Amino acid sequence: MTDAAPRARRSDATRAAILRAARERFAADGYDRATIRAIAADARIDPSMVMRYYGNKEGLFAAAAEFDLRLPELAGVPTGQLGEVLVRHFLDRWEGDETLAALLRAASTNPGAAERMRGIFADQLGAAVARFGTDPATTARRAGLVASQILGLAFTRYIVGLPPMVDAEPAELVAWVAPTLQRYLTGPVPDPRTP
Amino acid sequence: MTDAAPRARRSDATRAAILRAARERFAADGYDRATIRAIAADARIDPSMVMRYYGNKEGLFAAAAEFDLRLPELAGVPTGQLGEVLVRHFLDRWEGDETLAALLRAASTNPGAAERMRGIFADQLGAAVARFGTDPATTARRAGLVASQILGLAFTRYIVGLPPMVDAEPAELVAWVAPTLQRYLTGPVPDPRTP
DNA sequence: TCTCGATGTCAACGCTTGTTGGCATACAGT
DNA sequence: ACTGTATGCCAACAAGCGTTGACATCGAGA
Repeated sequence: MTDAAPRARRSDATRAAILRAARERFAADGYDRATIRAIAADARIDPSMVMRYYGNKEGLFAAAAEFDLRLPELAGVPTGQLGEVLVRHFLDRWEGDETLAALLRAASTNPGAAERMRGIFADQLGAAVARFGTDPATTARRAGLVASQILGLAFTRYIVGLPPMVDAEPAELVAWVAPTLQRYLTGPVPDPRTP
Repeated sequence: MTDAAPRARRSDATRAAILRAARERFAADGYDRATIRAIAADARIDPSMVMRYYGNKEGLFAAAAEFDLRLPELAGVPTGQLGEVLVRHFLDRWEGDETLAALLRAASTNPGAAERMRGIFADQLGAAVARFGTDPATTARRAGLVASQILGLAFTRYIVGLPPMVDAEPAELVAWVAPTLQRYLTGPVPDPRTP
């Protein structure tokens, strides 16, 4: 099932340029507004090349939004620092790679992108949370809550650009948000009073 | 500067139908994918009517995304229950009115919508937080953090549809998230260690 | 050197979009 | 009853989109 031809192709540079431009455009404009023509112009090639190499716009997005959270091995982290390690990791990951911003923007309107986002945060984050060992019955919910705070942080800071969230130093955000994730991960399950 | 003609027009029903259809479409599809033609079809009128009454697509969105958070008066809430009251209020508000979903979807790709979202959460939420009385120097940041968790909750539950967040009962979410908002609002300012 | 596939360019297609102007009809004020 | 305005529909426009196919050019293997 793996690629049969790992041989280097002469067009690899072009493919990479397309992918880089695609990530930039998708991150800046979202799925619909990022046009193939604009991406091709950024990559200084003809729009038809995009079609040849990636089939269609969906295929291009799928290739551009391939993403690995690269979550650290949580099993090795002191239990009390889980929250801090996680926020810091996500902030770093987010600043350095616009793929996640592209995915986030696109997931709002494109069902396929939303599906992929669900996969990433359910599989990768869920697995990481499960591996460090909480009650299996609650891991999914705990991972979901962590995702909600992480994605909310990203959404307000990188997408909407809420001034107080944009201005904040990363260290400040870590200090504020780490205890939240810490409680979502290791805190006791609260009892939902239903008045 | 107010409307000079508060007299009821014969076309008010049409205007309302357009607005209702617009909110639905914008909420479901986002700004770009929600076409004027589709909105007009839902409202069972001609696309040109939309233009006549709202000028252009941006004007229509501006009218459809007019939104008041209707935040309760936080000054009257026991300090210890601020978080709980806020989460519950937002969940209610969100389920009952798709305007916020429309705004959230659109804010990801449309600069005008993002601007409006900034306004709503900076002005309305910021003012409410300020009015219940914390240190003025930190209110903006506290409001921003609250917005990050609230919007993250909405994004994962209503937009992306993360299974553990969609399945959760509202009471359960309140129980989990309330302490977070409580700390963002009334907790001490943490010191950002910068190693 | 010849050949053939890979790479790239060009022009065009069919379609959808927001937007516009003209024309019919219905209603309100006189 | 008449007139002017508000309301509504229809047809069309220009622009932009994703996508396609034909044609040039390059580069490696025989």
